[in-house]
Amino acid sequence: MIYHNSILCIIWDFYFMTDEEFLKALGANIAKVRMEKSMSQQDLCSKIEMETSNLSAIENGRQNATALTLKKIGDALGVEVKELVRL
Amino acid sequence: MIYHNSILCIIWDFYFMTDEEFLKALGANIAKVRMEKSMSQQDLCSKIEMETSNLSAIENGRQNATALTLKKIGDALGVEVKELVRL
DNA sequence: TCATAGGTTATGATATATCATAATAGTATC
DNA sequence: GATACTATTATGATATATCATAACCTATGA
Repeated sequence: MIYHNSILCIIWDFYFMTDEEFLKALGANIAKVRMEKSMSQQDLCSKIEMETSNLSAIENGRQNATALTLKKIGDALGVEVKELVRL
Repeated sequence: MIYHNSILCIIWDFYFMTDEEFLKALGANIAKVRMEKSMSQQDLCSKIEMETSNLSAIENGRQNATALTLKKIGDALGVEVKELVRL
């Protein structure tokens, strides 16, 4: 049996992350960008008046951040929101 | 007086959208992508079991969508979330 | 040992996103 | 005019994001 890349692409096009996978990936990416900027959760949270308990839950994929929360995180990290959702 | 592009860039780097501006821009972009796909609000909402009243509020910047809602909208439109937040 | 820093988890309170439904308005077509 | 399509707006109910605070854990270092 022969496998074609085009078939893999079609399969990929029909693959959607589950909600859980999405939130995990989003949180992991936020944590990654934060660490690249050498900031602690407290550093970030103090910049945008956000609770560390909140950020921790978001970075661990236990909480579903709002668009404005993502914007605030992006502002604090000096990146655009699209960098945070580049999963 | 001479204006330099570099100065404009610095000013831009320190410019943050207000929350209202951000939600307006996000909503307008979602509506733009949806129309590019020739989908009505109902088309989109029926795909992801979302209320049109909800989508209308998001597209008009009156509501602060969650990350999962943005993901669902992206799935329904066949684009990644980063396309929706490319403001 | 003790203290500190960084992160996680838990709790109750408050704000708000979403659901579900309905009413309204504009636009186009018959 | 009447009908259908699309979008907006309003309402009450429910789910949940965030706030505020506290306790806990781990690693590090004085």
